[in-house]
Amino acid sequence: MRDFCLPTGLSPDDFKRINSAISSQRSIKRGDTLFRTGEKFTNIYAIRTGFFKIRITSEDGREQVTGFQMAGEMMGLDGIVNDQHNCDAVALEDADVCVLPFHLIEKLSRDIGALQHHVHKILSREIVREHGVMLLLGSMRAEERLAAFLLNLVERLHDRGFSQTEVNLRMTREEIGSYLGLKLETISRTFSKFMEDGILEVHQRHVRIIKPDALALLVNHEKCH
Amino acid sequence: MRDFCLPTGLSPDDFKRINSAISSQRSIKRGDTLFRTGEKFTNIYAIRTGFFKIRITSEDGREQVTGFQMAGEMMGLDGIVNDQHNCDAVALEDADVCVLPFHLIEKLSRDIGALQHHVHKILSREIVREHGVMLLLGSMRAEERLAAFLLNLVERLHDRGFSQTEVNLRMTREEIGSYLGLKLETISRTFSKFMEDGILEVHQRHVRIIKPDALALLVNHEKCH
DNA sequence: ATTTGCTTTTGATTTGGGTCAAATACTGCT
DNA sequence: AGCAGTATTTGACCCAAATCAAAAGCAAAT
Repeated sequence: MRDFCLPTGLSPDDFKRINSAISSQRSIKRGDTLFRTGEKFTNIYAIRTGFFKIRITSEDGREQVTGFQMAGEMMGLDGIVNDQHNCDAVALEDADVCVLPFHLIEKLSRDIGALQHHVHKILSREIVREHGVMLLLGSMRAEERLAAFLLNLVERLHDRGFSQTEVNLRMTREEIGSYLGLKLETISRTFSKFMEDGILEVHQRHVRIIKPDALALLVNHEKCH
Repeated sequence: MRDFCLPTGLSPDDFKRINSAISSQRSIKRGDTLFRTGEKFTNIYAIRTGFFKIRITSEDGREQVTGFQMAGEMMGLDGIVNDQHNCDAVALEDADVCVLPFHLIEKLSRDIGALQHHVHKILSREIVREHGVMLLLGSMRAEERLAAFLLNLVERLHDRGFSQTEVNLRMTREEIGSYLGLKLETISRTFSKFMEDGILEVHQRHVRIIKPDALALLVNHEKCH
């Protein structure tokens, strides 16, 4: 966990100071929200365990899942600019998060250069991630989107020591669809298609990737018809 | 310009220090790139004058415009995380930018709390902006996308003292299409449709908004058929 | 164990936007 | 001014994904 949340090469003293700032914790039950659009922004959150979806809602009720976050990832950064949260963080399974008061992070950052740069990196990483999602939403077809989604998911899980070929999805077809700009029926059909092609084995929310290369090929090879 | 680039409430002394850090400038001709994917990241840039498109390209040559930036807006923040730029910034008209060495920004931020928070806000604002684009790409229809795009554009221009009802587009239909996840023909057709409906007057790249309310209605009222 | 309410799958049909193609209108250049 | 190259518009047609609909599978609750 520390590996994900803290910069490397800290002095023991700095490490202790940062640690004391992030001592506070919070547990969230499946289905509950950690924060909601419009709530005052005071903390950012690092996931210790569990799995979240991040969702924005427009005035007219349109809903868009903007990301799925897992252990070691940060949430709430979008709240900085307007001093209020701009999205909802909903736990898709029981979760524990570190609560990081942002004013404390800023204070410590002023003293500890490594922390300052770490915070900048985290913010920048989120921007880059979203660039990737925009590419996906703007230019990929349904199969490519789902392939990219699955590969990204297992890659992140693999970084955390889980299997590279098996996932237990924590989200519904509808949530995947929202994230990928597709309807739930399209997600279901595309899963079925991937099974027919022998690329995946899908039983409910359990997915086994049989041919990772085929998925990668789908993502990288712009339709060459 | 200062209003956009610098935080308010600085002491004269702090102001001077920051100003000296951003003294360096660069001019870019129309069609040239300010930075490219893969280039080493050292600076962020604040636009003084001119207009840019930000573009990412995937390995297989897919291209996606992720934003259009105008005077007072910041570019290059995506480079922080991997120490190299993650996108291309292409000038759509002759432009001048302030060159801000990022290590200097970090150094000054450690001393000047207001600057530190300002930087955080700028990064967070970009995340929020991209959330909005994801909502657009993930859940809106062609007409809604173009309407949202136009309203956002004139709003930002209006903040800078330009007309709320007239725009001279700096980008091609194809670039608008890339940004909105649509083909250039669709952009053209949708402009034509808006003219027929009396919502816009379009002559080439000059657009006059006749019925701003109709555009706003399109964006906010999820299709209610 | 049965009910209730999701979630998922699958089929039939429709449609919004993509694709292909051709004509027209600009813009910059010499 | 005339030419070349690029943008834009418009039409005809097509297709991927949405929509509508129904059945089946699961899970939580009583």
